[in-house]
Amino acid sequence: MLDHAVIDSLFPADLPEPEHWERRYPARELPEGAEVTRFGPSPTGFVHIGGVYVAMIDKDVAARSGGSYVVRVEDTDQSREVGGALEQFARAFDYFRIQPTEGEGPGGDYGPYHQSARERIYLSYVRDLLRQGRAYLCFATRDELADITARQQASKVPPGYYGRWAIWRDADEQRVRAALAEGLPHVVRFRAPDDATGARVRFTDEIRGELEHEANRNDVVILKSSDQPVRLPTYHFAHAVDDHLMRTTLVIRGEEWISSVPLHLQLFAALGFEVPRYAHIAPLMKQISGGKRKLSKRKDPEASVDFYIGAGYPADAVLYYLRGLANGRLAELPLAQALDEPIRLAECGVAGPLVDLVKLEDISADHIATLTGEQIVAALRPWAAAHDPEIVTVLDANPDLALAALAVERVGVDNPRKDLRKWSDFRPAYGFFFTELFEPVTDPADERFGGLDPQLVRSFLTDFADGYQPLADGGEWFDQIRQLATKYNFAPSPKEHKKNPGTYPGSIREAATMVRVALTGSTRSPDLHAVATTLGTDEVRRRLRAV
RNA sequence: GGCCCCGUCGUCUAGCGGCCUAGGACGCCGCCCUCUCAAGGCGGUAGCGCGGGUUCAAAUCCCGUCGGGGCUACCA
Repeated sequence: MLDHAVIDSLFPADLPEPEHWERRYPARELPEGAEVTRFGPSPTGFVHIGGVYVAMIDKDVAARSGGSYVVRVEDTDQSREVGGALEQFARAFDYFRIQPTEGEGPGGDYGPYHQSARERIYLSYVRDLLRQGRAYLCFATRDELADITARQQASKVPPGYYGRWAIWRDADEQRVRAALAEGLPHVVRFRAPDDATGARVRFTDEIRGELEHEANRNDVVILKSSDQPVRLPTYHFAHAVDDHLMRTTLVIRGEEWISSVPLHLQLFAALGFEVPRYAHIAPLMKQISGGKRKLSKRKDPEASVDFYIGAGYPADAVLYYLRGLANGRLAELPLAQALDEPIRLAECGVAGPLVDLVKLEDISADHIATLTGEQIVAALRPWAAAHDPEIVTVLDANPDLALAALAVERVGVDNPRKDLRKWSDFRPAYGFFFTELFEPVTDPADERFGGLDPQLVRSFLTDFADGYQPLADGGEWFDQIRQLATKYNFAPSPKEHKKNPGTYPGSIREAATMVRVALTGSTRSPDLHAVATTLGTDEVRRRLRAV
């Protein structure tokens, strides 16, 4: 074992002992059953919807138990860091209401809350492990490591740094001193317990119950290379130290970490820490031809929270969908109630669910249908400010029109229209109500008129404009179209038209479509009478005559 | 390759040995309503991955197998 003096010379002289940190971060005084959870985003790219998924569960569990939801930025991989990631986190946290109750922003007694600022803490514990001989210096180069892996593969032996492959595990002191004297870069490796080989470990997962796994026998790296300006730990070591010192009670994280639990258990034991409870969440998946796979940051746009924010899915709808995916019981409940009910880990699914955008849109449409016009505008406006500024201008210039447009077939009816699934649907669905957004149809030969004779189209619409009366009764209003349709020899019903196809230019349906296209620019729209009433007589005539 | 997790309609799921001829929701299809599109109403389509056990009885328990996912980094 390396001499303590040599070990100590590797660390700052004023580096505190672990006891210092133990006193600095004392056990929390929390009510019985309170959970301290934590979410550890790493600023290596955009926020993954899976991150929001886990964070939402973290926050829910902590909040309901009267505990704390900590956000700790896991920035131990400086090389992969991406600029602006933290800002994007903040945006995503705000949008989905998963702001930390403890962390960089709100503060807390267990900070700093980003790992790159915790170097001295990690170092204290690494030195301690080194002194105890539970960790050691490793000078193996990348090439040597690659060579070891290659030989292991060739001889079909499990890959890893262990046993006789662990070339620095039992290196004698002279060799280590010499390497140090030479200034060779090194890492610190954890010395896996000798009795680990062949052993099995059992542990309890809050979601899956009893799990059993092969014990870890690899001497994993816990402190990264000495040639880096800041000596940072690997995820595993940071997890042990941070979750202990932050007094985390429940580690909720993705399923991909299950395989690492045996290692983590060894680390906690070596450091003399009490282990937290674990809950491993099944990953969000994506349907692909022939199966499914984990949602990929690189390949799937819907993996990024910006996809949902950009399209303008209401946060409540997304949250409701996500909660239902995590805990099926909540999917059966009405939205407001589901958002209010606790997520129960024991009820969480163990198989990774597929993210189904169609289902999300259905939920979202149902949700928006329950909103009042004022609520819609209030949510639409901030979305538009960031993603479609022209909408804001239009909304502000025509506040009453906006409300009137949104009231069409939504207010005073049994079943409101569900044509808004996300805020970006507003422009295509309601844009025509506003002259600023409406592009008048001027060509009577426009294909939207369904191939009717252009002469007839123009004449019909002009006639209609001339005699147009803004009648209040829907039936009487529509009779205007009916009468004109009769005059132009349109069949009184689609059925009749079908019976004698050659004798009519079309049926009442085609006649109405002309008016619809002229007024809305589309062959599909809300109730024509309501649209016309909202638009006002002058505007109706103007649009009819534009053709 | 090794180890681990998982496997009920297309999707999310209910189901914890007999209440299952497998229930619900979304989707899809059809019909109704109808001036379009929605919405709504009604009806329909579709599933226990496979093979062995155990048992009077299995979607449910056991074994195997296949399939999907993950880990096996100085990424998290």
